[in-house]
Amino acid sequence: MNPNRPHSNRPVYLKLRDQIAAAIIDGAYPEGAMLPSVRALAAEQGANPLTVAKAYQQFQNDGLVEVQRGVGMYVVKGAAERLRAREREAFLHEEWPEIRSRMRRLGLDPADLALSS
Amino acid sequence: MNPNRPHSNRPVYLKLRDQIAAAIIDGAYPEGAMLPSVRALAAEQGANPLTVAKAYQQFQNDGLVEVQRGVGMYVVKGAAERLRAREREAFLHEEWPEIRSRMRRLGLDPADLALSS
DNA sequence: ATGGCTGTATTATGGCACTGATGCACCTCG
DNA sequence: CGAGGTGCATCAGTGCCATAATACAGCCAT
Repeated sequence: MNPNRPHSNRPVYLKLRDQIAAAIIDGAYPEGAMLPSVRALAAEQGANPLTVAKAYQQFQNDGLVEVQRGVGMYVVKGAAERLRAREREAFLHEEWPEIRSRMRRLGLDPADLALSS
Repeated sequence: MNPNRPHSNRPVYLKLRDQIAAAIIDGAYPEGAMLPSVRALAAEQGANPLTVAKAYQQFQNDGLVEVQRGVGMYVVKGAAERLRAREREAFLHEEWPEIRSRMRRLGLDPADLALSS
C-alpha cells in the first residue's frame, strides 16, 4: 500500500527546489555566488530547463536570489540564514505537529530515534 | 514559500485513506465493526461516493477490510495491529530518514521536540 | 416479493498540475 | 558588431484527480 507520502512521486520542480535550498543552507552555493544556469542544471539533472526555472522561481519571489538578466542568478547576502530560519519555522509549525501525532499513533518515540543515524 | 509539503493540497482520496487508517488504528472503527457506507461517508465529508470508494479500495486490496456485497465493509480481525505494523515500517524506512536529515540541516534535535505536546 | 440499504461498473467531463519544445530579450566578452 | 551565454514568455500536450449521472448486483427486514 501507500502510494502515499512524498517520495519519488513528488513533482520534479519541488524536489529540485528542496535540493537547491539544502545546497544554499549548507553553503554549497555560497552567498554572492552564481547558481548553476537553468540549462546547466537541467542537463545535469536530466530535467527540462523550464522545470528548473520553476524551481528557481520561488527563490526569486522570496528575495533569496537576485537575477541579473542575461547574466545569471546570484545568492543574496544572508540568504542561507534567512532560508534556514524560514524553513525551521515552517517545519516546526506545519510539519512537526503532524509527524508527532503520527509517530504517537504508531507507537514511536522521537527520543529513541534521535540516536540512529 | 512552500506550497510544498503534503497538507491540504493532497488528493482527497488520500486524505480520506489516512483518516480511515488512523481511525482503524485508534480503534474508532473496531475490528469486526462495519465501516461507514460509501454514500454515508461521502455525504458526511462532502465528497463524492466514488472518491470514498477509491479510498476504501486500498484497504480491501490489503485484506484489512472484508466486503460483504450488499451489506457493507467490515474491519478484519487483527487489522489494527497489522496496519500499525505496516505503517510503522513504512515510516521508519521511507519517511524518517528524510525527516531526520532535514532536521539536522535545520539545526533541530528530535530529542528536544519530543517533549512538546 | 418489495423497498431500501449495501458496494460496484461504466462513461463522460472539467479542471489543474506537470512537463515539454521553441523562440525571444537581455547581457558580456572578444 | 556578433557569438554565446543568460533568464523568460508563450503555446501545447499529457495525465491525474474529482465530479457527475446512471445503472447494475447483492443482501435484508418488512
